[in-house]
Amino acid sequence: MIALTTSTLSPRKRPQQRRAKATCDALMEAAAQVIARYGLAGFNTNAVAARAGVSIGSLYQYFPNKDALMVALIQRQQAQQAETFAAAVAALQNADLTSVVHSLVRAAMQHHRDDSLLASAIDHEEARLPVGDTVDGYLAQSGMQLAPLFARHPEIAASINFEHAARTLPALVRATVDAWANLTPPQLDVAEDEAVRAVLGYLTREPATSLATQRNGA
Amino acid sequence: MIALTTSTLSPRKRPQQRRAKATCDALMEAAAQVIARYGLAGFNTNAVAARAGVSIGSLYQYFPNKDALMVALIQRQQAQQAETFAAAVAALQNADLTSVVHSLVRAAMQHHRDDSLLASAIDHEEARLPVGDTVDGYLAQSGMQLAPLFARHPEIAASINFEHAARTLPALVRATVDAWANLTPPQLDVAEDEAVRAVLGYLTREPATSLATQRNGA
DNA sequence: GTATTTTATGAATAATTACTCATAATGCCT
DNA sequence: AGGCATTATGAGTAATTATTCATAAAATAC
Repeated sequence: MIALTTSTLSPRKRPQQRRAKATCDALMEAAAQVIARYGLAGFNTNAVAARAGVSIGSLYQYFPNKDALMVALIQRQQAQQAETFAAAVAALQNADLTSVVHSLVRAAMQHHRDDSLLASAIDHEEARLPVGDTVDGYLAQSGMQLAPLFARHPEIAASINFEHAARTLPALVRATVDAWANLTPPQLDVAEDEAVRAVLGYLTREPATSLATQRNGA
Repeated sequence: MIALTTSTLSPRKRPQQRRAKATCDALMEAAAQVIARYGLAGFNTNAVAARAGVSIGSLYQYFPNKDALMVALIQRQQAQQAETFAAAVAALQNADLTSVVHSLVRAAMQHHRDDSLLASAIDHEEARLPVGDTVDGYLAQSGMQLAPLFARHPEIAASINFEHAARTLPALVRATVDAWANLTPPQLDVAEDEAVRAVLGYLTREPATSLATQRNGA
């Protein structure tokens, strides 16, 4: 409820030995697991330390407060997401467009199954805490990787901006999957269809004017 | 951190007089405001009661615990969202497709500006708490309202399922706006373009099979 | 107007949780 | 081995926060 200065949120000290790094990692991983299972409501430093198998004191060796741990977790998650997305794009250079999209969507659905609570928690806390957009860098990079992939698919709109697509596409997929997978019972088949339609639609859509003419072709 | 039975989460008593209803409403509105300003981290019953201008005791007259208040807030928000969307659809029966989409997107951007933290908080808590999908009913209804609107626009794919569209479209819009409006500085112009492209793309996209054949044409 | 029900109060209590610190253990260097 | 820096410990403290309850005020019923 009180505005925090940036310094209050940076790690207290750098781990220097190997075991210290391990402790740090264990703490962030534990934080992720606690949130994934119990949500932000169950996210407290004692639970995290217990889950990590270290004492509460160790947590405060590296993180000056709970918010600092959250910030570190967000950054860790951003980096992981970046890696995953880049790897997916790189691995799919030779596939056809529909396959690529289906792969991305299924990956997102898998991720949703595992980490839905964590993902929404990070969304929320990102808005509250002063976390720089680490994703920026990798987005530009994957945007570049996207270019040759898309170039081989003439059905993709010429007007697509790759850097825009690199940010918008993951958002589209995640939102659609969320919307359909959170139902009781989850409608995973619909989720996949809808996400694929949204992505392919986005990619193949030419801006307004060309539409009227295009209609005749089908 | 403990599983809650459904009964624990329903309101403790029904407000019977007018002032009691007012107290209840004030509490939910206050909860919304507290979360919108401070996030889930600042959401506590004392703060809510203070903001509502009632005593903490009054809160517990109607809500057996904090989670019950959250559930009530979620339901209130779902209902409001339902109303807003239905009204928007109803008001746009005579507009052209692009105008409709732009209106929806701008409305979402406005909403984002006001209630970004609240929206993500509700997303998160919805996944943790056993809240039935109140939105279901109105979605079917607005799906029906969507039908005549879409019928007048031949560029919309014949394969569109209106009930699916009624759930997917708001998700697409919100996700895209989130992705671009949370940046520093916010890229509102890009947000609007991307959201419009996603929505129109989704609506005009015909399913996969037609794609392979279509590819030759270009 | 009196009785009865509903609603509001907020100090007090109980639980939870963030965070400290004095001390011990471990790793690293020569 | 001995000395120094780093890391780990967890009982203990301080704050925060959820929740209760005895009591008062207000509305309603008769």
